Amino acid sequence: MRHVLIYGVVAGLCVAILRLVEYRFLVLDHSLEIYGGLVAVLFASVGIWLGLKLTRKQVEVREVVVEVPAPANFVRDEAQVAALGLTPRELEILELMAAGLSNREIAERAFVSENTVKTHASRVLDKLGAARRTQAIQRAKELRLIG
Amino acid sequence: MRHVLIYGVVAGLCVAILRLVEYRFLVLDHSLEIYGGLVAVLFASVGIWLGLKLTRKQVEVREVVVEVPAPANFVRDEAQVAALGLTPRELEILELMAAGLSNREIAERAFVSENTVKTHASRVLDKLGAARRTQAIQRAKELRLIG
DNA sequence: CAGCGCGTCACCAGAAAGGGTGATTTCGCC
DNA sequence: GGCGAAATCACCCTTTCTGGTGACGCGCTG
Repeated sequence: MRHVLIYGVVAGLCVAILRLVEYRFLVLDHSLEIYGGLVAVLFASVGIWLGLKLTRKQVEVREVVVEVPAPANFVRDEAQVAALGLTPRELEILELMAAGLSNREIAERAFVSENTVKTHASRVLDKLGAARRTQAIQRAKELRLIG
Repeated sequence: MRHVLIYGVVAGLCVAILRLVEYRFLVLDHSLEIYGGLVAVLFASVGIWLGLKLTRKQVEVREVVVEVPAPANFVRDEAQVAALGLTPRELEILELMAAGLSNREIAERAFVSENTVKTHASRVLDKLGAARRTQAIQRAKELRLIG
């Protein structure tokens, strides 16, 4: 997936560079085309900046949601986490499960497919020795995996 | 699925490049401008996509530790219970749900049929405005209905 | 007594969750 | 460069859960 990004950027840059270099040997009345290239680069920059700007807003939204009247000072028992072999992603899904979200809702928040959530959830249940998600939540709180 | 995306993007870039190269040998000022615009849009799109893609995983929940007084011993908020119109039996089933039991298991402990448990559970979900068991548990703890 | 709240139980359809398997990609490590 | 862990996604099948409807008995109360 990252290759696509690289290819896209490289291809775009090559085109821009080629155009700029080639047109330097041509007459100046092609300056319009150069402007086109410049515009392209400019828009690419604006696009990236825009993308960053937009996602930063999402982060801000997440901060607002932080209103958990949960236990005061919760500290995760990392030893337990390691002992159970829970991965960061699995812990993340576990927390969302405990928040009462459905697999579909978790999928939306975690930016993955519902099937992926099922897979993670399944592993969590397995590692916690639970048969249902309610049981997993109960055990997770007992073991201080979540707050 | 992913291949389609990759092919689509690559193909699009190729076409764009070919077109640009082709029209380089023509002297169509206006079309050059058009393609310049297209390139601009393309790059803007790629930029946005790139920005979103790269920063996507930064959308993490920032846990701002809120100072909350001691959790102390649990005392049921009877006012809430009354306000929600929860019956004693429903509270009982709610606690067993929170313990991670299935309807069948709850039925055994409460000495009633599974269908009865379903009915109680259904009313609990309704009164708590929850769509799922896990959500009901979450809300019940928030509202101090259960410990 | 009639009505009401509560608890009990049943049936059914659809949604959600869980179990199992296999596959791909990415990353770090040797 | 191969290898394993982690993450991703898909498909199929079973179990559990949820929603809606209906019904019955019991005890309390107007």
